Amino acid sequence: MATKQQAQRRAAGSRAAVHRPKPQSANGTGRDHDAEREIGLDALVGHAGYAVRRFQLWIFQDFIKTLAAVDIRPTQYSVMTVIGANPGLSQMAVAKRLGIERARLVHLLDSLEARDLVNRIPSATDRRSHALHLTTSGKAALAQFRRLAAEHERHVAEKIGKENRERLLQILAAFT
Amino acid sequence: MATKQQAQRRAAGSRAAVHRPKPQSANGTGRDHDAEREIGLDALVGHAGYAVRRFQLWIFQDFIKTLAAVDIRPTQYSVMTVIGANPGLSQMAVAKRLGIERARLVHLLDSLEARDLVNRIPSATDRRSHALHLTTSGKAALAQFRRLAAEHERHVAEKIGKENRERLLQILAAFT
DNA sequence: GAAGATTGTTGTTGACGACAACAATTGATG
DNA sequence: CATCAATTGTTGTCGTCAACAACAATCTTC
Repeated sequence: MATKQQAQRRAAGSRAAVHRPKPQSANGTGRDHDAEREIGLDALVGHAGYAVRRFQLWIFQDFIKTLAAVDIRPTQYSVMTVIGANPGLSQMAVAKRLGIERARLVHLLDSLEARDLVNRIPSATDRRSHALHLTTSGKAALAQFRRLAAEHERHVAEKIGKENRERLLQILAAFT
Repeated sequence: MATKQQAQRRAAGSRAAVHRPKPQSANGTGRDHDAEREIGLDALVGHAGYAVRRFQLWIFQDFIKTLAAVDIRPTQYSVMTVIGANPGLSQMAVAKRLGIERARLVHLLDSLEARDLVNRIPSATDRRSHALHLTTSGKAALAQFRRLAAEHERHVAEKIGKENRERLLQILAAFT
């Protein structure tokens, strides 16, 4: 119900409303935007965080869409990749490596284990920890995931340009 | 309680455990990683989404930390920036411009309005929509936010390099 | 004036990050 | 060797966020 909205309208009556001070567009163009035309961002352009957020949103959506047939999300893919490349890792090691919390990894592994993609094998050397391995079907599945992920990566290259993608990876290499 | 873990241990006994197939490090180095040493990511390196996720996490944390004194999060800052640069916009227009859902914007504006930073003024031309404006204190506050955001942006430049930041913004300009 | 679209709102769902506890186990220190 | 601190996996809660789905009020279009 839009009661709040109504209440506000009743209270505000029909005052101010068209009170629209000069758009003060600081970008120098000075164009107006009364309708839903171009909306200036001014200070927002030039903020790395904003651009990265938008890009991350786009890239994740494309990843999820491209891997929708196999129902694998980016985080799940990263977990399986690390385990596949380093069999026997503990949960702690995987979590630290991927920058996710061990509490969160528990649920991720629960779902992957329920789908018979990953195995938690009790470690012999440390009875607290689990040695993580891909199951046989997990290895086969990961191969397919990789192909789809490569397709997604091609989408990225199409979107921002092949050389720009390379440059991006190079710039952000310190975070991987 | 770690009952699940225990049950698994009891069931598994002391079998496999050290069963650690060759690390199959495909990156060509062939170094091992039995301890918590270097953990190969293999296929994960070269995935733009992973790098971007890590970077986005870092950049947001730094933004939140840098603007902690004024208690402003990245999304709140972007909303105020757009409204400040384009007074009188409707919620729909702001949401579309920033790529956030109008449902989400409702709560964002609720909090900003509760802090007397933003005003929802009923539009005279369309009684469904609200014309969004910064309050007087909102404008003053935004000026301070901008200074802190600039400081945050300097952190980014320090982290990845001044010219790399420029390049990054240029590459992702299509998403802003 | 009726039908359909739009706007703001509420609510739900699920992924996710951040914390805080906790039991079991290990490691270090006395 | 006994004890205490640290680690590991687990459970739980909290808050943020994206994605939907509904809904009332209102606008637009025919």
